[in-house]
Amino acid sequence: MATVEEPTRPAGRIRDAARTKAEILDVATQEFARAGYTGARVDEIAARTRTTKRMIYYYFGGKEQLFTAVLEHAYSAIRQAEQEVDVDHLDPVAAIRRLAELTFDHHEAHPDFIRLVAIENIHEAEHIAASEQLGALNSPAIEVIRRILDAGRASGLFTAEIDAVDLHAMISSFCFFRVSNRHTFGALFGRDLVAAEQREHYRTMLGDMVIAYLTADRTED
Amino acid sequence: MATVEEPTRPAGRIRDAARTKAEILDVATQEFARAGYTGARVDEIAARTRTTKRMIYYYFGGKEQLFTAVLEHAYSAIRQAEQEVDVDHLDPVAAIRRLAELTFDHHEAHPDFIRLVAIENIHEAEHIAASEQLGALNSPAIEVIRRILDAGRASGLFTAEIDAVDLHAMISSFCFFRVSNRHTFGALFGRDLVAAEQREHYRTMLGDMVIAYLTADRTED
DNA sequence: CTCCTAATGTACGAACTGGTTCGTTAGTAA
DNA sequence: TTACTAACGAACCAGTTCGTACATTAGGAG
Repeated sequence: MATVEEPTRPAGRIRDAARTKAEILDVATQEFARAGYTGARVDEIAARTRTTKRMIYYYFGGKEQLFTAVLEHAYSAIRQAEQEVDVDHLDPVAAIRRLAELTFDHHEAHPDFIRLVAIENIHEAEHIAASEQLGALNSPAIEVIRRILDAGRASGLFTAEIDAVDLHAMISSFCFFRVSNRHTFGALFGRDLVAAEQREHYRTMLGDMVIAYLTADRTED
Repeated sequence: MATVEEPTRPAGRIRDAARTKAEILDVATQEFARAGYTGARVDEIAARTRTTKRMIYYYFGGKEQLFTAVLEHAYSAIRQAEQEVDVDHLDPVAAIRRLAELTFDHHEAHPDFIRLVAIENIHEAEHIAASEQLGALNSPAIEVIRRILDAGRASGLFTAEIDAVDLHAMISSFCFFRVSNRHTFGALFGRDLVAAEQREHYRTMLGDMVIAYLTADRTED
């Protein structure tokens, strides 16, 4: 979602296939996130580009494939961020809290990505299903969680029997909801879940919640 | 979302204003949930109705107001369900768990409602803002949570300082995400969050999570 | 320098879409 | 019975939307 920067050669800016393609993808990301798949207009995307609608069809084939490319690009960005997560030097409790915070921060920093995912769910993930790229590779975050979970259970700190994918769902759901549903939640309950002054409050709350669940005293069960 | 049943007088089924209006609302709910606001077609709604497009404009004014009416109707249904919640006879821990389960069940039982809310968030809750009906009355669930929370803290069982609206957000986020993001989550992680055989697992997990958070040992802080 | 192709731009059209115009009829009050 | 209005339907319209046919040119290979 970062805006594509100026080409290296400012004068000879015609005939730069890579650049044209990247610019279309960038503008399309904004437009799809803004208006949804059906609401997005191919003409509008073209107009906000330095090139024409013809190029969208030349490079991507059509609206459908363009949206798939947008999703592939957006997901590859989050995967890259996840791969740079380094929590191996922390104890399990601190590591989980750190991971939850990173997830929290990433959702807050990329509302457009959240919107794209929400939109793709409205369309029942049909574009992800159509993408060869997205079906294959799964999230690095899962592997990280798995390692922390193993360490936490080995040391006896974690009592919960949750697996990595479910814990990821638990963490993501709160982070995702806070961003995706801020408008209806705000309108109905009068509370802005993404207000800057509430940020630390919710960030802490998420960590507390996850740690409480993982370390809860289960002797009484 | 329930399909409108046949009129009381099967023969004289012409000229029934209430029935026509209800049928439009019912079909519109399905169509908006299926395709999103922009994706929904007024012609399609009309075609699946026993009346014509003219009547949609006659009764509702336009596509925008029709969607607002759909939201009003959908929200009024969930409010009604919330009002029938009776947990006053339970101890705080059991009451919170029961409430979480009811929220869980309601989300699972009404995927169309979840989709409508997700769609309305894409449109930044502009239709809720435009509705006089929806802005005013707030959720009965909040009051119920507030009472349980007070009782739990009075008895010393609950140590968390969370308020009712935030606890509602915590519970809703998990329930909402599980339904709203099942498609992308399933496609990316190979796990169906709404699979029938996993239902009890997630229902229990939610309750455990909330109770663990509320009753966590905080002496070490 | 010439030629060839990837890259690009212009203009257009067929189908669709929200909304409206005009006219008709069922039911009811007097 | 009559007259009046709420309820209804068919056809239409103006603006839009995705996609394409056709024409053009930059820039590297030879």
